[in-house]
Amino acid sequence: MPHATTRLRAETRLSRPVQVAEAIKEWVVEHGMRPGDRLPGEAELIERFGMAKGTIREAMRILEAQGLVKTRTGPGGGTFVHEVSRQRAKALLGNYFYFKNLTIDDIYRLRRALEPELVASLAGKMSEDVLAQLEATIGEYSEPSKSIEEEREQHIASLRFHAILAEQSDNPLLSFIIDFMVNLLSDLTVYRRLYSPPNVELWAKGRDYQQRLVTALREGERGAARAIMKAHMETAWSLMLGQEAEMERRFITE
Amino acid sequence: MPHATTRLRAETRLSRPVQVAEAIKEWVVEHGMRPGDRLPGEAELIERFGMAKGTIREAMRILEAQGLVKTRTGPGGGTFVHEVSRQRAKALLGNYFYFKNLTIDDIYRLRRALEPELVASLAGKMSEDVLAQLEATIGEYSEPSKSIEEEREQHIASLRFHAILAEQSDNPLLSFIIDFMVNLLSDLTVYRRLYSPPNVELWAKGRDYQQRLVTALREGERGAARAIMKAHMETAWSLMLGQEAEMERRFITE
DNA sequence: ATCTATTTGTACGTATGTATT
DNA sequence: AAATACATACGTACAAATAGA
Repeated sequence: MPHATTRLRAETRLSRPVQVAEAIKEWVVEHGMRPGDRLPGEAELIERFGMAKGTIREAMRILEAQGLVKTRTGPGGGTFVHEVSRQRAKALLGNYFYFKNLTIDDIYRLRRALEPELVASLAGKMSEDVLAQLEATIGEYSEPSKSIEEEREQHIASLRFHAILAEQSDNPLLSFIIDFMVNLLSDLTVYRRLYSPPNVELWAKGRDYQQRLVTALREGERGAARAIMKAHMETAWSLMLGQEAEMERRFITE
Repeated sequence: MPHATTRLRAETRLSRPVQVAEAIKEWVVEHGMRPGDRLPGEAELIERFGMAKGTIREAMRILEAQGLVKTRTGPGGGTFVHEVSRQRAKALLGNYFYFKNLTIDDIYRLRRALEPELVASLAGKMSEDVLAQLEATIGEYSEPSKSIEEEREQHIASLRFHAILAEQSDNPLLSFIIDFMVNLLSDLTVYRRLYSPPNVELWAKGRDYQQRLVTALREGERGAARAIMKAHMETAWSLMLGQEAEMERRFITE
C-alpha cells in the first residue's frame, strides 16, 4: 500500500474524498490562489495524496458542487479555482430553506427593513443607463393584467425591478440577500382566489411608487427614496397577503 | 453500451455525475421525500441509470457536499435525505463571500436594519430560560478586558448574545441571516492600533444596552427593545470602525 | 482538415471497511 | 462470533474533449 505524501486530518469520521477536498481548500487559501489559477492535475493529486483516481475525482466533485472550482478537459485543461457565482450561492442557500417553510410574511419582514435602506444608499449614485432600464421594466406592467398568466408575468417583471436595484449596491451582502429574496418570490405560485378580482387599486399604487422612486433616485433625494420604498413595500406586502400564495417547493439547479 | 433506464437531461454541458445528481433531486421533490427517507442503494441506482459505480458515487458526493443527503455504511445503511443544516448553509454561503471583500461596514448596515426588528418581534415572547441564558452571556464581559486576547473573547461572547436572539425568531430567514452575520464577525481578526487604548466608555455602553434589552424583552416592551437595539448597533458599529479590523479570509468547513 | 498529445471523463472488476442482526 | 448488507476504496482500460502542429 502506497503511503500518503500529503498528510490528511486523522478524523476517521470524514470520508477520504471529503478529507481531500478540505485539504485542497486549505491549500488554496494558504497559497492565496485566485480565480483562474490551476490546481494540480488528477495524476499529480493521485500521487501526492497516494489515493485512487476515483477518490480524487469524488473530492473534485465536492469542490465543484460547492462552486469553488471548474474543470475542463483537453490540453491546458484541468481544475481551476473559481469564484462562487451568485446564482450558485442562491441555489445552495435555497436548498437550506427547502425544508423550512418560509412564508411570504417572513420574506416581507426583511424586505421592508432592507430595501428602503438600499435605495437610500443608491440615491443620486445611479447611472442614467440603469435608471432607463428601471423605467423600461416599469413599462412592462403599465396596464392592469387581464389574465392569471399576465398577472404572473407582471409579478416577475416587477420583481426584476428590485433585482436591478439590488445589483447596483456596492454592499455585496445587502445586494445578495435582496436578490435572493426576489428569487424566492419569483418562484412563488400564486393562486388567486376565484372570487377575488385583481386589486387594480393596489396594482396602480405599486406602479406609481416605482415611478416616483426612479425620479427620487435620479434627483438624489435620499430621504424621499427611502420613504417611497417603505410605502411600496407595505403595499406589495398586503397585495401578496391578499392572494393565496404558496412557496413552490423545489431545488434550484443553478 | 447499456442504455439508461432513467432518462437524463440531454444537456451535453453537464457531466454525468451532475446530471445524475440533478435527476435524484427531482426524484426527491416529485416523491415528496422527507429527511430520513432512504434513497435507492448504489446497486439499484447503477442499474436504474445504467451507469458505473464511480459515476453514481460522484453524484452522491455532490448531493452530500450540498448537505442534501447523508450516507451510512452497513446493513440498513445507504443514502438518506437530509435537511441541510444551518451550519452547512452558513459554510456554503460563506464561500460565496470569500472572494468578495466584505467590509465591517457592509455587515453593520444590515445588522442596524435587521436586529431592531428582530428584538421587536421577540419582546414578551421569550422564555425565562433563554432570558437567563442571555444574562449569563452578558456576565462574561462584566469587566473591561485587560488584554487583546481577553478582548477577543469578550467580542465573541457578545456576538453569541446576538446569535441566541437570532435563534429565537420564528422567521427562518431573519434568523439565518443574523446568525450568518454573527459568524462573519466572529471570524474577524481585530488589530487594535497600538496607540489607541480600548475604549472603555463604548464597551460599558454596549454592555448596558444589552442589559436594558433583556429587561425590555422580559417586560414585553416592544418599542423600547427596538430602540435599545438600534442604539446598541450604532455603538457597536463605531466601536468596530475605531479598530482596524479585517475579515479573515478562509473557507468555513462546517 | 487531420492528426497528435494532453487531460479529464466513464466503465468495470475486485477487494476492503463497517455496522447490523 | 459469524454472516449479511451495505458503502468505500483501488487500479486499470478505454472514451471523449480540446488545443496545437
